[in-house]
Amino acid sequence: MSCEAVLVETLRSRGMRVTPQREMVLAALHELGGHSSVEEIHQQVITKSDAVDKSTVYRTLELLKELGLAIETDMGDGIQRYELAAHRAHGHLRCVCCGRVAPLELADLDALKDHLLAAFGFAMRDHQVIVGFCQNCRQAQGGRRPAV
Amino acid sequence: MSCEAVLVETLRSRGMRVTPQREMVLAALHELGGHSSVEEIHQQVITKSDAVDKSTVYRTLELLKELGLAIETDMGDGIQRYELAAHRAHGHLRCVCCGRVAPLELADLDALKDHLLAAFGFAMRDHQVIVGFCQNCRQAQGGRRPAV
DNA sequence: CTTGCTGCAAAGTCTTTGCATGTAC
DNA sequence: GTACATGCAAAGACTTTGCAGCAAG
Repeated sequence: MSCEAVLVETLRSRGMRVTPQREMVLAALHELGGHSSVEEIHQQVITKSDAVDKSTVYRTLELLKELGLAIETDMGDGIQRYELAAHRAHGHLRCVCCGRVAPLELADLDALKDHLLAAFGFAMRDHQVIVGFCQNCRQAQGGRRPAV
Repeated sequence: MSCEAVLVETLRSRGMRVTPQREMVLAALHELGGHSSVEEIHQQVITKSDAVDKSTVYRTLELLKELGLAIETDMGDGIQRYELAAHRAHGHLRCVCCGRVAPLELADLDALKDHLLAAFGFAMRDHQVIVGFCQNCRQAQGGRRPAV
């Protein structure tokens, strides 16, 4: 079942309304691929219908989060980013130097996840963000490392 | 050498001034222990001198960060938190349910760190924040897991 | 005394909220 | 037709900036 169909069913089953704005926000998450900011999502939506307000995007993202269709992730730069729950099964590598975010296979996090659960009973989220310096930035700046 | 002495030397060597405000912000970081918000640091400072402005705290924290004396960490809740660089050698476990943050030994992160460096050339920060559900919240809410 | 730092106030950014209008059902 | 959702505008939270006076060196 497609995301759109899930959205329609979920909304209907709760007595909520299926509006073009809600469908467009969901579509924007699809088209943008992953971890998009509210600003980016809004820009994407208004390419289709320029009257959609940013507050509606905020409200819709909050709704999609509650319905379990979207996931909110803070990459550590203070900007909330959203992606489809269907994209959930991966982590992120964020470079504090260039800001780029690369996807990370869950398998790469499994050992840590198992360890934290066994040692502390702590259930790590799947879409964990790992922060550090990417290969490019490490090479470009040599020994210099900003204190972040 | 104490943190205060490092601050004084570092400032002097750069031709910057040693002011009571700067010393008080550093002292507040000491007293608060770890990962404190700007609000908490400001409150701590004004217990000693109530005329210190929050903008000065912001500017001073930015300065301490540049000097390498303090570390800024976003725990994923949108609020920047600061701690002394001397406290740096640990990670954090943050529970998205109750918001509590527990320290995490670096040893627990070593395997992942080595793996990311070997596999992707990615240098993970020492004070990585791991997000998930703590033992208490997992037990309290059973199977229910908010989509975060 | 000179220059950098501070307090104050104002502005900026991102997000949330109140309310009348519009629209899905 | 009846609620719920939207657009607009205003307010809120957090942070940054401009500037005149103050104070460290």
